[in-house]
Amino acid sequence: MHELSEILDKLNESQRGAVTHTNGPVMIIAGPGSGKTRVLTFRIAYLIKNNVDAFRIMALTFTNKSSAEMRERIAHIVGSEARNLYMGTFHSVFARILRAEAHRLGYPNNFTIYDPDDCKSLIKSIVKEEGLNDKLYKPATVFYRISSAKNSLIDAKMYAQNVDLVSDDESSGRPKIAELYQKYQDRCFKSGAMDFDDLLLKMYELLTKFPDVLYKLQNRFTHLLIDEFQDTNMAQYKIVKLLAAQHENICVVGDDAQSIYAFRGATIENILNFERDYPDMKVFKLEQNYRSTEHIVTAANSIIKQNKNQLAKEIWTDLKGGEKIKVYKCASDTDEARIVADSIFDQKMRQHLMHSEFAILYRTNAQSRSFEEALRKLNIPYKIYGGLSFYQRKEVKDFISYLRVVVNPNDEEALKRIINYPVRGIGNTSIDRLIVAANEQDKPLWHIVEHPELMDDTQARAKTLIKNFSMMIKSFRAMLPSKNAYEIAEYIGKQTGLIDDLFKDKTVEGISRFENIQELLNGIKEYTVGEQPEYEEDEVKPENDLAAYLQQISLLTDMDDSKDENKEKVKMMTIHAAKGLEFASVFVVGLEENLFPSIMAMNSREDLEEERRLFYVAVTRSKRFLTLSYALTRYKFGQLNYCDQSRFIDEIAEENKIFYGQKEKAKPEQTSFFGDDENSKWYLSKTYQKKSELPKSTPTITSTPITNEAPKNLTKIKTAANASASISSDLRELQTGMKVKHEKFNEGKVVSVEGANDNKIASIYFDGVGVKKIMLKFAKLQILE
DNA sequence: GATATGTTTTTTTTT
DNA sequence: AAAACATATC
Repeated sequence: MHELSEILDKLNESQRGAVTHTNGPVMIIAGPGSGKTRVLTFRIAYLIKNNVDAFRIMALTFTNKSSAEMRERIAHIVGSEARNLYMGTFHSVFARILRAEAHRLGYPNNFTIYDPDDCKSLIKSIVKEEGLNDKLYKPATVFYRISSAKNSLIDAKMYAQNVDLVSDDESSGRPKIAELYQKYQDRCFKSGAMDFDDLLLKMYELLTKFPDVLYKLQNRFTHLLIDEFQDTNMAQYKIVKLLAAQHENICVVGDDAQSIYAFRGATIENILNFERDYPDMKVFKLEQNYRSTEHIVTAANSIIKQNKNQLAKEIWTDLKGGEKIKVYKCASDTDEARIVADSIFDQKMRQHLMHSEFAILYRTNAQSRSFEEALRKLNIPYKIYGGLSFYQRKEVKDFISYLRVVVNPNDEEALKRIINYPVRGIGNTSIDRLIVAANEQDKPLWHIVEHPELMDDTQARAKTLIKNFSMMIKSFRAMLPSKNAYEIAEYIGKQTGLIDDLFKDKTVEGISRFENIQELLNGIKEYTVGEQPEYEEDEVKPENDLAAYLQQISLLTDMDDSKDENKEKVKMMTIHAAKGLEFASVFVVGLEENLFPSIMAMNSREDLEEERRLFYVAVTRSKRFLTLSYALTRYKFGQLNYCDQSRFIDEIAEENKIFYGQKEKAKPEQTSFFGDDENSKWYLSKTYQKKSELPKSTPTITSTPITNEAPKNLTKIKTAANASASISSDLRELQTGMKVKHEKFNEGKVVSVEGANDNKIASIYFDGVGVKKIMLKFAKLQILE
């Protein structure tokens, strides 16, 4: 345990002020790498050490991961008291409060949380039931409208009365959205379900409709802290303001330059609102960057300077010198991936970095695929974050749906998923009839499933099957009072035959599905034996830990994965997901006009500035090495597109960057494909690549930086020569695990063999040398055993 | 009602 | 290029 004075000595002046000024409203403007997390953790520890009860501190963060991390660091200073902190994401903290108070709003205490897939599926069925054009009323579009409204605290009734919103919908040809919103909300209510946005909207409703609840919470939480304040939306701000009204010990931490969630309703206006609402607030600016070297910090400043809308702030660093930013021009998306993978391989060796110190950051999730392939070819371990989380995989979600129905049988979306999974003869026709009956009688779907006799014109056979299904669910529900989450889940898996079915499937995907369910069950088991959250006397404890488990996992994202097996891997994620993280070496890829900045953001200055802030966030993730790359051609929807270099590259000063490849902007359309100018070689190299699966390894990329000289490119290596060479007959049989002798590296063991025919490449481990990639057609290799 | 086959759409970012 | 979706066939 550390002493406070010792801690405070390690802080700079503004950091210290931000930690110790604990009375009244405080705004901390924290540039990237300025020790923000440190300040937040120390501030909370400082409060606890000054006799503030941890139960009375609410700290709201953006991700579960950052709150878990902070809690751990606080525990390191103050000990076990830290576990009593009310700390987590807005959504998880509010879900916990709502669970205790849900009955006041007419929701069950064990309400379900619908994920966006559930929401869209529900919208889809409502659109269908209403007989509306599903090309016009796309689930994603309708959902977005509803979600945006909720984030501005506009409920269905207010929406219908809001002239602006309704006329927007009319002019886009979707006049029925207000109606759909109401129907959607009713259906969620009947299902005992809230979506993510409801966790905010209903929380606000709770506080404004029930003064006693507000009073209780206001008095309880004497200190509030909000992280990533620039990414909060209006609903979040209003709730926080209500909660803080009694004591006004509210501390917000943020950086307007890193605001990247406006598309989700976040608004920098909250920073202005805060200044207006708390005129006596104290501001601390953290501008010293402890993370990145000089070139990176200088580049970041010159990027953000291009934005008109920003608070004046300049970050600076003591870490002088360092490497310049590398910019790679690549022939195609696959080339880009290969060059990045090669660079990682090379940089890891030269700079003695670990795989975990590398990150590949991109604008869209779809870009991950090519990097995945390239890294796999070089045997570089990687982990992709984002995309769909473990709990969203089909087989996992199907299984979880059983658990959801057991806890809350009114959960319509979960019920629809499992009613005929595994196949039990309740087909689409029956399901549609069930839904119609439920709507006609204004009852939850489950009510009809329980009493299929309430349906007319349905075959007796179907009714029997439905009855059997409901009996089975009831038998599972009967276990709730006496069995724990794991026992119930295991029993369901066996009883439904789900586990047997998956076990029998011996295809590659089938095995992975089986493993996923095993992993899910392990996770549930871990949860039941693990540390349970503490409950205050006035909180409602869940009837069964299964309900608490479901609520927890429904708010987990792929970012929250903390498995040890992922500790030693190259990380790949969108820039949005990288917020708050740092890496020794960062690759920002796909820097092309219409991709980054996104084509969707080209319409307004505001959107473009948000893209630029995103670029600022990307650049400032890097501690020492920053590499930018772009491709001249890229496949989109399976179609080849020509791309231009992103304007963002030009916003970094020449003295901070080094180009690899041609410096001038390329205009591919003007260059003959078969011409012999330098440009065409990029395409040629790509053509060769495709035709014969030519070598992936590029020798020592870092060797010759190209500045203004005649461009030499990195991929025009070994083309013609390669075509003719062939592998000696005994080497064709080379297998993983064989021992070989190399004329230079001596004895080694084959780690893997890749490629086909004459283009095989072996990764071989040589003692004292490490793993080398060797092309068999050129290598003088001798097989020993 | 379940399965095989052809057609259309998708990509911005996420708690 | 892949997934979701719609239609035809058993």
